[in-house]
Amino acid sequence: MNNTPQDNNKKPGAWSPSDVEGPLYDRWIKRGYFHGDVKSTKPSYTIVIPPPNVTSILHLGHALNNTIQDVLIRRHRMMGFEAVWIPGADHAGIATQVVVEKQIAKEGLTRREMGREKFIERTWESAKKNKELILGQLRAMGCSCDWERTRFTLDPGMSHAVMTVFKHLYDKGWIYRGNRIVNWCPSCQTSLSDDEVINEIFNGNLWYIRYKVRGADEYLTVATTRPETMLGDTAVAVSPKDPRYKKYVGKTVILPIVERELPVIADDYVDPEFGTGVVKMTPAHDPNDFEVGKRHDLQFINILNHDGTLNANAGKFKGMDRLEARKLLVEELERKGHLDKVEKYQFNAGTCYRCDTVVEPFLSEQWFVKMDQLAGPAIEAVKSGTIRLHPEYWSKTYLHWMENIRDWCISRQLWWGHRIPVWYAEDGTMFISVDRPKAEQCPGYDPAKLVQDEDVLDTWFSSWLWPISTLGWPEKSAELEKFYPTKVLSTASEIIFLWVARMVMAGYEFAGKPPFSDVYIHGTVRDANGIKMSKSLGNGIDPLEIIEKYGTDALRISLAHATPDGQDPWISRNTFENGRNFVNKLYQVSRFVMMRLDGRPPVLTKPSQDDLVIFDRWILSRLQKTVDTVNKSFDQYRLSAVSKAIYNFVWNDYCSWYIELIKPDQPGQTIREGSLNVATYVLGEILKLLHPFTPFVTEQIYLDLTGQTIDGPATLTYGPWPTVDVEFIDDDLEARLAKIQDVVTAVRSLRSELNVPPGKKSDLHVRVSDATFGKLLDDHIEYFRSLARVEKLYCGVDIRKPALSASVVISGAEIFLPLEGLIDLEAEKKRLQKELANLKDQLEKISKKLGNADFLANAPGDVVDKEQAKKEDYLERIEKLNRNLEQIIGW
RNA sequence: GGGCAAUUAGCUCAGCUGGUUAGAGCGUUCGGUUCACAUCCGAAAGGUCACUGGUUCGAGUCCAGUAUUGCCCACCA
Repeated sequence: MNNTPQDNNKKPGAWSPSDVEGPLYDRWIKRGYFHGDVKSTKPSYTIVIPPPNVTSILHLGHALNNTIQDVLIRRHRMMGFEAVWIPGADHAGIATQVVVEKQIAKEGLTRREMGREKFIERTWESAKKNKELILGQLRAMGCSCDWERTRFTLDPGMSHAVMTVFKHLYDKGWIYRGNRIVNWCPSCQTSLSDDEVINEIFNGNLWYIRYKVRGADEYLTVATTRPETMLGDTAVAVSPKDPRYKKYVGKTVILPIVERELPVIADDYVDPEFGTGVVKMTPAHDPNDFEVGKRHDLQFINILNHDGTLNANAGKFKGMDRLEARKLLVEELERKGHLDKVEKYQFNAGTCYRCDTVVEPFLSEQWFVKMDQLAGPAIEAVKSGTIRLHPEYWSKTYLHWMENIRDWCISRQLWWGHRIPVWYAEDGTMFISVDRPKAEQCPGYDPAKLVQDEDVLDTWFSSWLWPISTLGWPEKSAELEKFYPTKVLSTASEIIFLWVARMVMAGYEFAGKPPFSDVYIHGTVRDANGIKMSKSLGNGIDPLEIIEKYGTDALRISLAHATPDGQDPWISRNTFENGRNFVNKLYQVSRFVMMRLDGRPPVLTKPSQDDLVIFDRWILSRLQKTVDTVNKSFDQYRLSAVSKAIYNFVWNDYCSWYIELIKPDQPGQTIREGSLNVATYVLGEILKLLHPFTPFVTEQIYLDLTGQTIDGPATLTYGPWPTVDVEFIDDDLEARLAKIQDVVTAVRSLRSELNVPPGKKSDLHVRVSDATFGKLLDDHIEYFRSLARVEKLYCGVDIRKPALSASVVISGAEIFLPLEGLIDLEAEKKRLQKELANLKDQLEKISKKLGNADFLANAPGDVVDKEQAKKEDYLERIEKLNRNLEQIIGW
């Protein structure tokens, strides 16, 4: 397809994106438009992309997020900023490892059979492949990323930053190793941080088990949701305030089946009101019991293997899966009479955020980061407004988490990720070092014999450095100097804790500055039924499918349009029709303008105030207001308000009214030159306003309009971004034009209701209550003649109602259409009566209001005046309606 | 158990600091071969703004409570 202007005269047809997008994007890249110059004197505007996981390709949620970022970046590039959008991808530790393990499982392999080195090699292959696919998708979405700055979280530079941070925090005493209860995923076989565990509600049982008191014929009954953990019990606990059990404290009970003797202890942790008031203590498999265990110096018996099967401590249950063991254990308890009762019970349990397996509390040696001091500046930043979240209410969520922050378990028993930079000598001596320690760093030890920690770091331990590490930290790079802090971070709410909050802490701690000033939180994409789109449910939509079918611009503007600020958008395939239609509309109107220009060079500069008719002034005034709304909404990060303002301006004000008004009545007539210039100028401004949302179609139109080819220098990339010109704002004029619109609309409505054939023109009689209104109509009839299908216009204050005419009353005028033979009298009567009833309703309401002394006394004067004027208008219209109605009845 | 959000037309949503005859898009109905566009044009129908109180001259808009839905946080076995 060819979009040159010469072609537009003859060629019908819609906007066809697929032929144009690729070449345009290549051109942008070739010309280096998206590359940020570190030496630029322009102020910088930086966004770092939330690096997508290399587990799979991008979905609609990414498309939304990346559209938002690209819109912000492109707009600021147009505004004269050195705008840099840093792209990249995340190695996504667990997630990627899980995916690859599944892949090799299909080949009948496990990662352990494969070996660490081979497995990592395999994972790299997969990661690289997906990374390229992802970056390709970003290009297809038109993202104006600075590709020369593409980063991956496992790049050497990124890794160096991670190691540096580990050492920094260790030296500060904020990283420590501890033997604690952590969340263990038996499927991924690794520890998880608290934030990687999703709480879910389960329907299960509460088993009541009787523990015999030693040396007495009495039992203490405990309740548990996880009976198999009794194999690790080392005490039972009661409340010290509970009179029922006071006498047992200090005695022992016999653990059924295992026959272990357990002390009865008293601890405030126990709530006497709940269950039986007796709690079994499993210090190695429950965080609370762990604390109690430490207080009472209990034994810690670990009964689980890494894969969730029971270990030797479980005796005859050894080797069984925990759930299988549970079943057998309960059967045996019942058989032997230890089971008191079973109740249905709803309980919470944590599940792994990557594989959904129920996690087990598991006692193990892990690395932790102390968070409380890191949190300090991050709390202050949001409280003081240094960092602002949009919508603002997310601040509460952020602060609540931050103020109750817990230490962060950062070690993972995985292979895919940054290996922990700790080396051990044979005697257990530890060396923490960014790289493998050299001889001088481990005096007395042979560096070659040092063994590195087997574990890797939490994937978020590299992500939290993203805004600084992508810019070269820990080096004092020119990039860091120029582009840090970044401006805005755009993301969904799911990762406020996992990522956003931690980036803020890292920014302050390692770079001494907040990583960004604004956080834009958008909703989660849901399908037409409100179900979150996900790969596993198969209700996702592939952005590339939409791009192919509707075009990239349609994808982007539709997403922007459909996404309520802060709320979850519900999106289905036909959501995108809206955007496709709009893009086509823009394309069509530009074709019209170019056709009328007929090869003349377009005037894209601001029109002078001379030689403008009322409609020209009107569209210019409307443009200013649109620009104002757009800029203000952008400042408030209300992107859907932005897209709606532009959409309405383009479709309604510009296409439906302005272009139609200036269109000549007869074929072959030319458009008044002043108006054509205004139309062209406004089109140019529209292209700029839309360019961030729909970069392809706008750029193509701009090339066509300016008569340039794709090899030419013309581009919208650098704006300039439209600003408000108050000189053109004219409320009074807009009000006058609204009156013409009222007349046109009233006539159209009347004709439609009376089923007047659209082709049939009619005379128009307008009795105005004010001569200036009449003059306004008289002066501009040539502009709206075809819109209202007017043959001859008769208007004035003393116009008589033609016989056999239909009438409609609007503010300040009565409109008559002489339509002999076309009017159904009964229908017309009904119509007028309905309108009359409606007006009388309004009148009654407003009369009541104006009759209220309190209203008159308290309401501001202008409000009262306005209401008064309204009342008079109603009265006048009612009177006219009555007259017209009487006349009809008189027929 | 706490917190946050939402509740406006059949559907998805606007409605900012209280004063419009409560709006848009989609869908529906009616009518259109207007020389940019049927991916279009014109018109219409459709809402006791979840409920109950309160503040106010005036509430979709502010306050309190209730209900429903969704999300987040939390160690009750």
